[in-house]
Amino acid sequence: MARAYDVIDIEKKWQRRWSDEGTYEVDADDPRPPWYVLTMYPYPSGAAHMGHVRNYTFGDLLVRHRTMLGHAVLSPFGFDSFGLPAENAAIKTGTHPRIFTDARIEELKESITSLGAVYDWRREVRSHDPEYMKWNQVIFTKLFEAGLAYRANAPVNWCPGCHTVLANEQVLADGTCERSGDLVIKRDLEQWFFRITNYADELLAGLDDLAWPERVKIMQRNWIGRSEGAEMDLAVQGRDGSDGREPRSLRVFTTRPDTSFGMTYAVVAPEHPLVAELTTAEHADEVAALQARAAASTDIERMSESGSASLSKRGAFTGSSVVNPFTGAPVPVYVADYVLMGYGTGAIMAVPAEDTRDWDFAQAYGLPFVRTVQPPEGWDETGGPDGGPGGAYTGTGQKINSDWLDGLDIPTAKARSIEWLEQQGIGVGKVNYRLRDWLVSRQRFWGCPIPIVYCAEHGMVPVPADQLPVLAPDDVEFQPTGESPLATHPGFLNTTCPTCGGPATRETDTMDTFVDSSWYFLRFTDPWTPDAPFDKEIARHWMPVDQYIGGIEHAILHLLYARFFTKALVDVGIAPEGLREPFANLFTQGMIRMDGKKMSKSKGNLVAPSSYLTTVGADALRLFHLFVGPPADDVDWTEQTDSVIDGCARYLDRVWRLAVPDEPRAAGDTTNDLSDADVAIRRATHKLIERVSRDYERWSYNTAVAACMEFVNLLHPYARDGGRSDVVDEAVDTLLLLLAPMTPHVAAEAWERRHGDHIHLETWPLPDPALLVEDTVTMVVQVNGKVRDRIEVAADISEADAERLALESAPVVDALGGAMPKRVIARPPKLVNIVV
RNA sequence: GCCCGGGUGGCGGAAUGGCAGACGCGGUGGACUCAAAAUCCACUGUCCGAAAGGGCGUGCGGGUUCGAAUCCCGCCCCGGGCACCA
Repeated sequence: MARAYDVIDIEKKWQRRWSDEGTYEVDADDPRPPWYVLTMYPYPSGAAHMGHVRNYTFGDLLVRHRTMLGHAVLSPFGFDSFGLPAENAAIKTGTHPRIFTDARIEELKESITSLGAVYDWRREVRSHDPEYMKWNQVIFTKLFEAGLAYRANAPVNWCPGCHTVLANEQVLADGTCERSGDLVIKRDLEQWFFRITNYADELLAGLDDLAWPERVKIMQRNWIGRSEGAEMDLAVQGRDGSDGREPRSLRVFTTRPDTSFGMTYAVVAPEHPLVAELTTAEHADEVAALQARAAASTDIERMSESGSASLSKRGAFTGSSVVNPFTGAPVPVYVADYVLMGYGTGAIMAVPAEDTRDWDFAQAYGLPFVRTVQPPEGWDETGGPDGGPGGAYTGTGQKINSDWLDGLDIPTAKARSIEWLEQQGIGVGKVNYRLRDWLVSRQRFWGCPIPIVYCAEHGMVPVPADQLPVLAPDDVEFQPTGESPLATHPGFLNTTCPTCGGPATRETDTMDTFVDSSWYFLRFTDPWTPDAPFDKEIARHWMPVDQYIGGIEHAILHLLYARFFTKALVDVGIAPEGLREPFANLFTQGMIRMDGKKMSKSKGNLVAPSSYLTTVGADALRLFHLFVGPPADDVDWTEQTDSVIDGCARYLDRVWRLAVPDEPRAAGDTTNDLSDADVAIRRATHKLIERVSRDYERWSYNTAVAACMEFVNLLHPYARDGGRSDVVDEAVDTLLLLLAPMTPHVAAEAWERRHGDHIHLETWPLPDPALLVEDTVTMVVQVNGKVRDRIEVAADISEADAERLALESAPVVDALGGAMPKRVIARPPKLVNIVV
């Protein structure tokens, strides 16, 4: 498409200038108020894709807008450069991941720059930079010393495709790996964990005050999964110590201690340590079979067998009983795989009448139930298979069949039963979380080594700070074995103990790459301090991030870890006191979809931005992303998209021709008073400032663009047909200023041609309030809610005058047909509604 | 199953209690041109009508209101998240 100006040259020119002049470099001693905008740093996968374009367009717009509003805007960029793709490429091609990664970084940097996105590149961070790794390891050491990093043997998620363990957060709901899609299996392994559960309550409570999208907060709340209840001991019958054997009891967790009188059996998880002791000889085979099956099955298999149909295979009676402390009656103990060892105590009291899972199980095994909450009228006692209300009743109601709890409501009964348990010394009020500690070990090469040494004498010894970073050697065997590639390298593995100098071995696991991304935003504030990850006072100056931008896919993983890290780093003295949350505002933009699927390399449906950058240019592509719809919504890339992008380019051409006419506009007479037509343009100009400014604040860029288009539609005929040059100049200059954050190159070039200086150093325009006040308004006149007439009226028309004008209107008289108005609703000056 | 979003022309979308469809894409017609491109102008929800004009219309059904795309209740469909968490 032929263009009105030389798009490519102009874009290159300005990109060079912003970089050469350091236009967007700021320091902490800048007198302007600080504002920190950050777009999630990317994994360097090569040239930018459309998702990046969208992301960085929003971020860049904010940087430029806030700068024009008079802030010192911190806008850093970096690369999340550790990770599996580089290592997989190394396995395939033999190229070292560092070489592979550095090349991808250069490509991505180049394409981000050609978008016109501006950053303070002096602050660039790369996760695999030895300097960054050093501080990563220092942080690990501090967390270890504070007891927040620990090593434990635990059943963990193992991805056979990635040859490494995964955190719970990285396993999808269907039991597959979020990265490779392989079915994740359980393994018992010694692994490193971060004690994120210490912060469970704070992570939950802190959400309330964050200006984050509600659904992200809800996802985090669900993930943390707080539930309040009680733990209590159930004495095992026959094991009270009277026969000389040690007394035994089963500890259970429940959220409904108020239903204790309704416990008719108890269940332990197949992996529960007490199973062997509880199981009598005659039930041993059955229990063993169930345990074997549970151990062999994946979570998927367990779930696929859920439902009442397969319940009969899912449990086994142990032959033992425990005593319900509330009634004193013994109840049978079952082993069943619907109880999970990993949650609560791995054992439950079963109350079929008030829990649907217990109900289903009780039905399958012929176990009785006792209601302790009065169900509503019409509740089917047995809960037939034909549906309808019945079976377990989990709603509110009065306590029944519960002795001293009878007549109480559920919350009161809960509190009373917890009090009672505590008085009796057999239980305690307890809060449980779904959240587990963060498993950070990875058996991979391309990550930050965990800086720990194992000494026969001194155990786990952190590598001293002056010996950091621990770097992986380059000459390692990449082929995955299930062990870290570092473990097969004797030169790395064998070392000496920092404490005693004796022979020792190194930890060979590397850290989850989410560790790198959990504090990079802090590093950005001060990547230069030699003796700390960042200077506390400088971090205090910029933090928290005023606006964080990224994809919804990080709602749990990255955003939860980063919140945890921020709190933990404050607590170990690295981050400034008082900082509790890293990201004050979060915006999650929609993804780009094609043929109903997310546009991505792995789906093979990528549309390369480069083909647009070298044709219509960055400004047109940026304008498209801003215009196509609300930023939070997904974008569907269709056959029509190219036409829309062309439309955006066409619009920029129109702006260019208005701003930089081929032939200079006639000077025009600017001495007379302004005509109505002149004033109308001036009003529209100032109205535009107001609209665009408001739309920027509320992330409504699509309507901001629409307003600018509308304005050009209005201005164009005025300018062409001899409009006053002073009025046109004001209009055009204003338009360029408002476009400057969206389409920076064309705005900068046009401005320079008109004024000789730099538009992005100008201040954001303010509307003249006098011009925002309209003298006349179109008043709508309705009869019974139907529009019958539109009348131009004075903006300050009185209610009586509005009513009178409305009733005199010919179409209204027609519509009334002589009928007497029953009621007239006047909302001057906008509307009058006549009701008959 | 539970919890969030969402459903408006041929398409992307606008309007958050007061003119439904701004703006753009696509389409139709016209001007300019030898012609094309570019540019400019007009029209473009649907039905009835030659027109003027009028009826209908925001997933479906009810309700509140002078007035509902917008608020409330019930349902249908689409997308996302969670899912034996006791």
